Amino acid sequence: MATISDVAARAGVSTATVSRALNGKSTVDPALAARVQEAATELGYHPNGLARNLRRQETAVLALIISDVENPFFTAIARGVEDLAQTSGYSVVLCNSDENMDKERRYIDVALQERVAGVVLSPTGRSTNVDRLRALGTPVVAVDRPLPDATGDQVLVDTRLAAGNATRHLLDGGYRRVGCVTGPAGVRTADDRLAGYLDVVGEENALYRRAEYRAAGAKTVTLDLLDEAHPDALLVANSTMAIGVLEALAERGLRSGRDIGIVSFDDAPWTTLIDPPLTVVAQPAYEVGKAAAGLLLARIADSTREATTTTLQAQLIVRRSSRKPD
Amino acid sequence: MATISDVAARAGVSTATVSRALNGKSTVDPALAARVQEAATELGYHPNGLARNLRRQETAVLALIISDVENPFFTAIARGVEDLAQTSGYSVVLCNSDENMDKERRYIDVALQERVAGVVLSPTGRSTNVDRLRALGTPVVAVDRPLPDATGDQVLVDTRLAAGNATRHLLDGGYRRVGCVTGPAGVRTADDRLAGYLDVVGEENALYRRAEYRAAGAKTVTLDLLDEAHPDALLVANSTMAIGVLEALAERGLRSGRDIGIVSFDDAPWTTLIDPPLTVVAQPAYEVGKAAAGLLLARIADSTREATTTTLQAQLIVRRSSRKPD
DNA sequence: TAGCGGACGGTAAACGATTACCCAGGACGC
DNA sequence: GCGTCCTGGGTAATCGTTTACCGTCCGCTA
Repeated sequence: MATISDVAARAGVSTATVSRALNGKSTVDPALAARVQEAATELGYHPNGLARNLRRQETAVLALIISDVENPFFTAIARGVEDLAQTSGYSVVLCNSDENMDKERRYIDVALQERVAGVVLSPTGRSTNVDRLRALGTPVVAVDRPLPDATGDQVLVDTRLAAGNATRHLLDGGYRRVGCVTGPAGVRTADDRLAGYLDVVGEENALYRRAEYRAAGAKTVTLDLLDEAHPDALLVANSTMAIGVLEALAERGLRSGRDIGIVSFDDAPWTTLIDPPLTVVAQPAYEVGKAAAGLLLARIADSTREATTTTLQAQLIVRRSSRKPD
Repeated sequence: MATISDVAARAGVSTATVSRALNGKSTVDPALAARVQEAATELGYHPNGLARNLRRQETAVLALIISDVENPFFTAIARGVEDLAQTSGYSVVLCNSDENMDKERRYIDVALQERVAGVVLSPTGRSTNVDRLRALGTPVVAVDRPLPDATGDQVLVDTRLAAGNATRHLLDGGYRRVGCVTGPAGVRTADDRLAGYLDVVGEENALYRRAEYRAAGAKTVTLDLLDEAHPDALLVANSTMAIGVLEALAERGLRSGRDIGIVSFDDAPWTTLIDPPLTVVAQPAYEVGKAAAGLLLARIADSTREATTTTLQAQLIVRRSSRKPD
C-alpha cells in the first residue's frame, strides 16, 4: 500500500510538503499541490489513519456500546448518534455487549486501545467498567441507564414515571389486578419500570415476574404469572418481552383488551398490526441518541464542562389493548 | 495516559522487556515479569493500540458495513459475524450505510484508513466502492448481495428461487392474481425477488410495484396496486415492507388469507402474533453472518485462496396468511 | 581452563504520518 | 545597498509500540 514517501518521491517533493498539500494546512504553491494531488491519485494513496492518529493523538471515531443490537430501541439510538456524529465528521462504530459484563469490558478495552475520541454506552449491570474509561480521561456518555455513581453525562428517559402513568392508565380503565413483567434484577431500566409500577399499585398488591429481556423468557414467566396470580392487566417492560407475553396470552386463549389489559414499553412498528393494537409507552430513542452524541461532542471539545443529565419523557400511546370493549 | 516507557521506568527495565513481559512472546525472568505486571497495573497501563497496530501492520478489527441497522435481517447477520469473530479474537465494528452510496464510501474510507483486518459488506447499488478495498488488498466478503463483477468471496441466499417457490405456493393455494411488492430497482435482492416472482407468473401476468425498503413506501404502493390491479395475493420482499402492506390491507378492509394471500420475506418475531399469522420466507441470516466471517478470516489468513461463493437456501414457512379458510 | 551455546535483556530501528524548526530567497523600506 | 520580514518547503523529531540485533553472563563440556 502506497505511503506518503511514495507520493513524495513520485511528486519530487518532501513528505512534509505532501502532508501539507493533502491536508491544506499551510500554504503550498498551487502547481506543487497539483503535482502532489496527481501523484497521490495515481498511486491510489490512502493515508494511514493509524500513523496519523498516533501522531495527532486523536481519532475521529466514536464508539457506541449497546446491550442488544436486535432491540429496535437501541438501533434507533444508534441512528440518532450516527446522524449527529456525521454532521461533525465523526464516524460511529457500534459494539454489541449483549447485556454481558465481559463483552462490555472487552469492547471498552478495544475502545481504549484504539483511542476512540469518545464512548456512548448503555451500561450493563453495576458496571465498574466505566471507571476504566474515566480513569484514563476518555469522554463517556451513558444512555438509557444511569451510571452507578450517577456522575458524568447521561441521557435518560423518565421510565419510572412513565411506568407509573401506564399502570394508572390501566387502573383507570377498570382493570383491578394489574401485574407486571419486567427484566432482570440489576438492569436499571427493568428495576425502574417495576418501581414505577409499584409506586402506583403499592407493594401489597404487587403481581410481577422477572425474566431476561427476551421473548422466550417473558413467555414462560407470563404463563406462570397468569396461572398463579390471575392478573387482569399487565405492564410489560419492553417490546421484545411483549412478543413473549402475547404468545402466552394466545396460549391461554386470552384476548388483550377484553380479557386482559396490556401496555408495553417501546412503540415497535408491528404494535399497530396486531388485533387489538397494542397500547405502548413510546420512548424517544432517536432523540436519546442525538442528545447523547451532542453531549459527547461537547465534552470532547471541552473536557472541563460540567456533567449534565438529560432526562427525556416517554409518551403513552393508548390503543385498544388497554381498553375494555364498550 | 501511561505509556510503555512509564511502565519500564517504574519497573526499572527497558521498554523491550515490558513489551515482552506483557505479550508473553519471548522468555522473561518470572520475577522481572511480575515486577512489570505490577508496575503496569499500578499505572493503569493500557497499550496504545494505534502504535501497536502501526508497528505490527495489522489490527484485530473487522468492519461490518450493512445497509440498514434497523432491519432485523441485518442485525441477525451482525450477530453471526460477531459470534464467529469473537472466537478468533477479532472485534467487530458495525457501520450503517443506510443504502446510501456516499455513506458507504465514507465508511469504506474509514475502514481503509484505520487499516481494519477485513470487511464484511452488503454492497449498495452497483458499488464500485468495493474496488477501492480490493485494489489496496483489504480482504472483503460480500453478503446478501453479489458484487457487481461477481468475483471475490460472497455469501448469498438463493432468494430468486425462494421467491419463485413462494409465488408457486400462492398459486397452488388457489390464488389467481398474484402480485408483488418489492424494493427499488438496482438493489439486487429486490430485483432477484421480483425475478423469481416473474419466473413463475410470467411477464404477461406481472402485477407489481416497487418502493423503498420501508414501511411507508410499501403502504403507498400497495394501496395503489390494490386499487389498480386487484391482486388476490401478494409476495412482499421484506418484513419492513410487510408492515406497510398489512397496514394497507387494513385500510382497505381486506383480511389476509381469506381475501388476499400474503407471503413475506423474513421471519420477523411478530409474524406469528398477527391474525392470521404471516407466511414467510425465512432467510438464514445468522448463518449468513457466520459464514461470511468464516470466509473473511480464512482469507485474512491466506490471501491466495480461491474466491468462493456460498449460497444458502431460504425456507418457506407456511402459516395462515397464505391459505384460504376451508 | 578455554571454548561454546543458550537465555535474558538492553539498544535502537522501524511503522507512517504530522509538525516544530530552520533556511533560502524574494520583496520591501530606509 | 543593506537589513528585515515573509513565504514556501526541506530536515528531522515525534507519537508508542514491536522486534531485529547484539552483548553479557552463566553453565556445560572437552
